[in-house]
Formats: sequence, C-alpha cells, structure tokens
Amino acid sequence: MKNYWLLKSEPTSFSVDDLNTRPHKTEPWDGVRNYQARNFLQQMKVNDEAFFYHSNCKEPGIYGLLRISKEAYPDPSSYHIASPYYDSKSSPAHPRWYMVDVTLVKKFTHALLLQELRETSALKDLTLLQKGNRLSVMPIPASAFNIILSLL
DNA sequence: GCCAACGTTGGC
DNA sequence: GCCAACGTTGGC
Repeated sequence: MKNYWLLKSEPTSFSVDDLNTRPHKTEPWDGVRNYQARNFLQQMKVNDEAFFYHSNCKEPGIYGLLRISKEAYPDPSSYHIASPYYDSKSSPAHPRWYMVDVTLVKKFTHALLLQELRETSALKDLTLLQKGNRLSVMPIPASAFNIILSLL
C-alpha cells in the first residue's frame, strides 16, 4: 500500500527547479539530521508519493509532486568533515543518517501556498500546520493528500 | 530581523 | 535523569 509524505526544503538550498534540471529529475534527499524525520525516511517505499514544500522563503508552500525512487540508504554526507551535514558520530560502519532518492513527477503550474493550506478547514489537522512544527519529513494521510491535489 | 517553538548538549 | 543553555527552524 502506497503512503504519502511531505518533504521540506529551503529553495535557496534546493528547489523544485533544481530537481527539474537533474539527470532523470532524480536526486538523493540528503542532509536530514533529525531522528523523527529520519525514521519517516526509513519507512518510505519506492513509488510512495510526496509533496515538495518550500520553507523559509517569501512564499512558503507546495510546489511539486515527487515519487520515491529509491528506499532509504546511508547518507554519506554525514561522513565528510567538510560537509555542512557532517556528523562525527556517523560512520560507514555505523551510519546514523539515511536518505532516499526522489524523482520529480510534476512541478505545479501554480503553487499551493501555506496561506491557502491554512484557509482549508479540512486540512487543519495536518502536522505541517500545527503550531511550532519543524519536522522536515512528515507523513500525509491519503485523505489530506487527495484534498491537496484537488486544490491544485 | 524578530522571536516562539523545539531538539540537542552537557554539567551536575 | 534533570534541566539550563544553546543552536536551529521557519513563519511573519
């Protein structure tokens, strides 16, 4: 059974447009350094679908649709001391952090902005919209996923 | 730039 | 194991 997710990225770091230019529109989703988010990454299956959310920017919102194209595997950026994602407690023998590969299915012609999500009462229980939420990887119930698609 | 909310660290 | 201090996230 397919599951649905939402992945956040700051567009100045990595955006839908960046992914669109990658070979096969595919890229590892690296750099997740939060245990709860990592655990969700590890639950993902190939062909699960995910929204691509732009955070910490002028118009935060959902900008595209992703497909999980490779299940979780160790994130090597955690081993590289020069990487902003370096973690001295992670090693190839004992990887602490994982990533999945994502493939862009569609860049939405019109983004669905955070403001619009908040105005949709059927979505009020979404983790994304809860006060103080900072998770960068979160599950989306199938019902909410379909509501969001219908708003696009 | 501000700041509330949250997660992590580390002394005790 | 507690919890204060600190760093980060991310909307506004």
